[in-house]
Amino acid sequence: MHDIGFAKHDHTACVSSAMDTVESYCSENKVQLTPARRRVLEILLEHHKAMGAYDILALLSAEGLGSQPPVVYRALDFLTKHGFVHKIEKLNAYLACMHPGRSHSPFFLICRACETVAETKMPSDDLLTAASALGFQIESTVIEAVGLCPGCLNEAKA
Amino acid sequence: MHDIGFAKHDHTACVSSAMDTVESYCSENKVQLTPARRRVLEILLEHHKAMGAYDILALLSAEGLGSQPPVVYRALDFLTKHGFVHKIEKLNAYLACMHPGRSHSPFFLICRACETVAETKMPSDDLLTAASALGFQIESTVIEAVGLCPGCLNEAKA
DNA sequence: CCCGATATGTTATAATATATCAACCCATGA
DNA sequence: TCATGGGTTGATATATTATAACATATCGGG
Repeated sequence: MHDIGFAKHDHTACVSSAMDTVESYCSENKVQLTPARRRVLEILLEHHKAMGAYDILALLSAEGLGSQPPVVYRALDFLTKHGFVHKIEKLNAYLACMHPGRSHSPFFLICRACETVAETKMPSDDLLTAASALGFQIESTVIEAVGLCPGCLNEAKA
Repeated sequence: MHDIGFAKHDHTACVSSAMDTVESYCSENKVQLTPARRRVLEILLEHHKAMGAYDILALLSAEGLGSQPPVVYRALDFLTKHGFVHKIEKLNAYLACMHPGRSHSPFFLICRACETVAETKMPSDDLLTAASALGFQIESTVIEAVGLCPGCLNEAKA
């Protein structure tokens, strides 16, 4: 519901619904959502923005959940492997997925002014088609755009 | 001519033709292709693959063109700003552009087996359209795919 | 001649990420 | 029961990528 664009949404509901989805996935797939993993995901969902690994680590550390880089990188590895979190390559930052569970080719819109990152999806399979034409077999994609979000675009015009 | 895919090509000609294009661009636009900048571009063209900044720096350093990180990062900043070199975000590596001068939304195909990176172009303006629909104004894009190139795909099957 | 813009030299440090090895937990099955 | 093996954690160290900051140099135009 709230997966598209820069519109406001019910954030509390969005966090708990995402956590529910992830918990179901984990029990169904027999993988462990351990305290550190769970907390990293919660932090990303609550902040609802792209965060650096060390920003997350600082919060974990304040809560006594570990203070060394491997703690957060392991959690992020787990969460990205299962599609609960995406890495924004352009920012070296991490963002909770807005529709975990469903397989997708996410497309991220990164506002260079307010640093908001919106997740949407590739509107077509053009990349797959183009790659196939060259004999290349795609396993994963990184699709990101940098620019101005609607709000910052208005401010820029004003 | 040789800008698409994983096919072989006349590499000597490709290097000198790219250098010619870049030199013309620089004199026309009154920007300086200084020795370090020129050599970084040559290195990337000659190797014809994505290289880390510190790999390039090691070569520069061996040639007496500077041994500190800012040397190579400044050259790369210049070259990427003018579109002669692209950064491959997924690899934190740099690749000479195969058709400098023309504006384009490059699409990179990264083979996870042989590490070859091919540059092609976005087949459509779907991303622009999708972003516009959300009110987002794109200024630049990062479009990369990781997978298997035709050669490595054959080996994998065999 | 001096000024401002552009580029370089140099030192230091920031920011991001991984390797390695020991220890622990716990479900499974001999 | 208890050995075993997979998955996880703890902890130390280090690798990799990138930038800040400030001094110096070069060069064309006013």
